[in-house]
Amino acid sequence: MIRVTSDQRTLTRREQILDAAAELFATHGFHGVGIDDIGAAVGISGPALYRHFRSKDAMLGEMLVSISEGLLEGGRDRAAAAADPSKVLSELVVFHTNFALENPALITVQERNLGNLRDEDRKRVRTLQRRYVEIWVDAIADAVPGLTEQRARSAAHAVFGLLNSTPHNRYLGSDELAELLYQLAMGALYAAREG
Amino acid sequence: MIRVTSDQRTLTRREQILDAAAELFATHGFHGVGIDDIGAAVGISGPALYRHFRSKDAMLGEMLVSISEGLLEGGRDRAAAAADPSKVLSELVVFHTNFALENPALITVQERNLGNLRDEDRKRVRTLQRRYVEIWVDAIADAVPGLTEQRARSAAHAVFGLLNSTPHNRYLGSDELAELLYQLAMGALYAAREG
DNA sequence: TACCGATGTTAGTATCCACTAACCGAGTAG
DNA sequence: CTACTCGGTTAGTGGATACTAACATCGGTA
Repeated sequence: MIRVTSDQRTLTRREQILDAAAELFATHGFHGVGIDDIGAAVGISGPALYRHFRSKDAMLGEMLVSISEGLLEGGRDRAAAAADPSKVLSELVVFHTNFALENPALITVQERNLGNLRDEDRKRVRTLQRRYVEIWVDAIADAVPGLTEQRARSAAHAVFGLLNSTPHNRYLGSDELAELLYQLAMGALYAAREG
Repeated sequence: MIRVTSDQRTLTRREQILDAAAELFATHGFHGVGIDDIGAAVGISGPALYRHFRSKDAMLGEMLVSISEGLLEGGRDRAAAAADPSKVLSELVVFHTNFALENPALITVQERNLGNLRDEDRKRVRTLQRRYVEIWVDAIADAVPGLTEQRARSAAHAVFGLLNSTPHNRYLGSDELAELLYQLAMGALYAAREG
């Protein structure tokens, strides 16, 4: 069968399922969600899901691979487009912040359920994540003088933790929160300077 | 109580079990770990665990309640002991950083497996967590001028995310990482000022 | 010595759950 | 009209797994 991108109906169904599954995985964990739960969330029976995915594992795999690809691609684009080092860094912060604000469930799933992936998928995701981190490490090292690579890497992970707090951060409006997170992240990163 | 600081005396069986379970829950998730796995990790059979805990749920419950109590108690002590507002905040950062560095598995379990608790335990943990957050919110509001309470609360959660990145942060030695996290956290918090 | 509580063991049970089997209706192409 | 595909259904199966039952060992104490 030929995959046509404009095959709206099929893609929509798959997306519905992945969205619902992401939401459920985020709140109950991978093993805490049954096939029937996911089906019910999109108005079909559990076994009907197997018309769209080979297995429950495959759903999680597709979900996490596509998040990781999205982050890597977005990060790459911003890093390439920005003019100077400090601009690169601030673009990355803005990009990641928006991603986390728009996809809190995906962020949660990626943080919690990496361990539930099949080996093959996990390897794939890890590779993508590593490359995304590298973009950040380079950006931080370029923008913040006097940091070893190790410190830059640790700082990157710490800032991910900061920005990925969005699922637990429901006290401000989206715009205000985005602004605040930007300030916090940039403040943190430039405070790493005098190491 | 779970081993929160390295502790010379031999652990009781209950403590051994909780430690092992925390480690396993952190890496595989609550539902991803079997009774037999936990038993094997301390050298006994699965069912033998029921001589020490009423259920698997009870293990998780005890684990999370005691973490939350430890954090609350520690936070309270530091806040009470410190002289001025900025000292309170920096003491809290140091305390939380050390806790996260010494108990990465517990941090992970608390972040990921709150949803697997029985209602009663979850309520308990949530209450304790809320009170801990309040200590931070007050400290931030006192130390950093010009922040609304909401912004202070969001900043607190963001800094928790930053400090709780320790499980994914294995690139520096403990002392260096503690130092870096301190800088990042304080840099972030004081950058929230000009909001 | 006799007992007993604490802490193990193995075997078994009941339940849950991912996945398969078998079937069905609707749309569509020839 | 036929035949085929697509996406759905319900019923069932096999394996995993939390927990229980029944029994064993052993150190301390009456």
